[in-house]
Amino acid sequence: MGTCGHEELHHLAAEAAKANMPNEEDVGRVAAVFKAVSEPSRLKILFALRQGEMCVYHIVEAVGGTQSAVSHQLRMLREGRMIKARRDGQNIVYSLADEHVLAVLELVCTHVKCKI
Amino acid sequence: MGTCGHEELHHLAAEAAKANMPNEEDVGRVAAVFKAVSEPSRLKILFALRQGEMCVYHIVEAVGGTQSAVSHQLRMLREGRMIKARRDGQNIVYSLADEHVLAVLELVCTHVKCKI
DNA sequence: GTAATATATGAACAGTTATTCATATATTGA
DNA sequence: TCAATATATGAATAACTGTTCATATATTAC
Repeated sequence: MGTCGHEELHHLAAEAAKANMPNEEDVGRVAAVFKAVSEPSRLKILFALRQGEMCVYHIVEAVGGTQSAVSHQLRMLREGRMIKARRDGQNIVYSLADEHVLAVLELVCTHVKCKI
Repeated sequence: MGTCGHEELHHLAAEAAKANMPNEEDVGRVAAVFKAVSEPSRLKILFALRQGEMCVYHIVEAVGGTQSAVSHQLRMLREGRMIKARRDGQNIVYSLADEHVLAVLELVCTHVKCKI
């Protein structure tokens, strides 16, 4: 390593990048959101909840897997604020947290040319 | 588990979810994109490249870490089509792949209230 | 209060992944 | 051709993560 042919240009970009880099905590929070949806099992839950709110039993029906695994996954999605929960009697009813979630899903699906 | 108080409604949603669930391959591809940006080290590279294209040396300068680690990370981002590379003499110059990447970053930053 | 149902959670194990180290490849200049 | 520079990559290891199993909590009906 050393210097490249675009020394001035790239060095300026690198300096600007350092100056504008979000702090470690913010980078970590953004990364956590992406991590929450980076596993197929959790991604399927989000795809499923596009159809409307559901209790855990029906989420399991929609995406497969065991109740325990789905429950763990729901917790991660909830901690990343991708979904929200409300209790309704014996059930906990889950739904997408806000419009950002759908927007991001749609953007990325467009990116990989996946029709949803 | 069994039935919940919203049996009809949730069951319909679950059935629709199964019917509209992308196939395993597409879910995997979307998940792979998210996984690529779910690690702080890789996320920082994307934040850095917002300032313009850079060669590896300057990316290392901007985000820290070793040349080898950054090179491995660049490969993952490239495979996920988040960044693109072109050779320029001895250097490989990297840049964000397309407008989707920035758009997704901005959406998620808004979501977690991180100013970028 | 007790039984039944729905959901959550802690611990452990298996599988995955990020980094490091050493080395390989590719380009340039002499 | 040889040396120097820039970047990439394979293997190994340490850290992390998803799932399973067993169990806990919360709500409802009796």
